[in-house]
Amino acid sequence: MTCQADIEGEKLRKGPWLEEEDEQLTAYVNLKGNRRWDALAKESGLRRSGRSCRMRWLNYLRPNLKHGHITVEEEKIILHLHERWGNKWSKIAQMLPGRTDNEIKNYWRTHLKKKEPIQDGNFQCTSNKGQQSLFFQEGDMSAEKQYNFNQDHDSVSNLCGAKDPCSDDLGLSEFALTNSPYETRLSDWISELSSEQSGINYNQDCNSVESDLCHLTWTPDDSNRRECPSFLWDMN
DNA sequence: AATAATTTCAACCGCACAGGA
DNA sequence: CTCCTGTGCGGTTGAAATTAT
Repeated sequence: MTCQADIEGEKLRKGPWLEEEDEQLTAYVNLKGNRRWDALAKESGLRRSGRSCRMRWLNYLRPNLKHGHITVEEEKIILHLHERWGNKWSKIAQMLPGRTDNEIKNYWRTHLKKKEPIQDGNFQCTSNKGQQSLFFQEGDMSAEKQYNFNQDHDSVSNLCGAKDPCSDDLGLSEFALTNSPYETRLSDWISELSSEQSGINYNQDCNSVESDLCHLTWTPDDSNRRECPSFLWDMN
């Protein structure tokens, strides 16, 4: 292993990561955890800055990352969420498990920027007593996907396929990763909601989350319609 | 086949913020 | 309260890959 004097004496490396650097970083993150990046960078002997290590880990080495192409559903979600939130890439990334803010940002800049605003899709967000759903509907209504946010969340596979169990052909089954960010976030949200509901009624145009059915829609062309309450999506 | 132009995306940078001393 | 350090976020860059001529 490289001693401290060697590390400090040499300039920090920049540019593309080598395979052995990836392996070294992965080993150290598994050993020490993904915090204190500066210290980790020094201790590991990598001639990289802490933030460079962090970036590499978050955008490339982290487990459960998807490295494949962005799916059609993901693209639609990116478009809609970008229209809704703007360049809040990290926030958008939280809605797409396995995708990084950097990846989404790059994808949007290279593929989607010219497409906005879209006209051929429709999202429908439904809240029904502990169950949240994000419907995705094609313009011709022929294909409808549903991402369910079930309170019992026995499986993240519930995130898709309630109306179309055959959605695997679109790669949606990849959402069903155990301990995925999706599931973690949903668990957090659900427990948060449960505790809030003990003392707070969440009143919106559609009455409250305790109403039997709160049907909310949001489309690019219809901004005055009822919108999903931001707390549904704001997982921070 | 060679070269130029364009596209893609990994990586870097600056800034803002939070938390601890 | 101030300063310092670490982290997160969004914008930008530039090398590599791809496509066009």
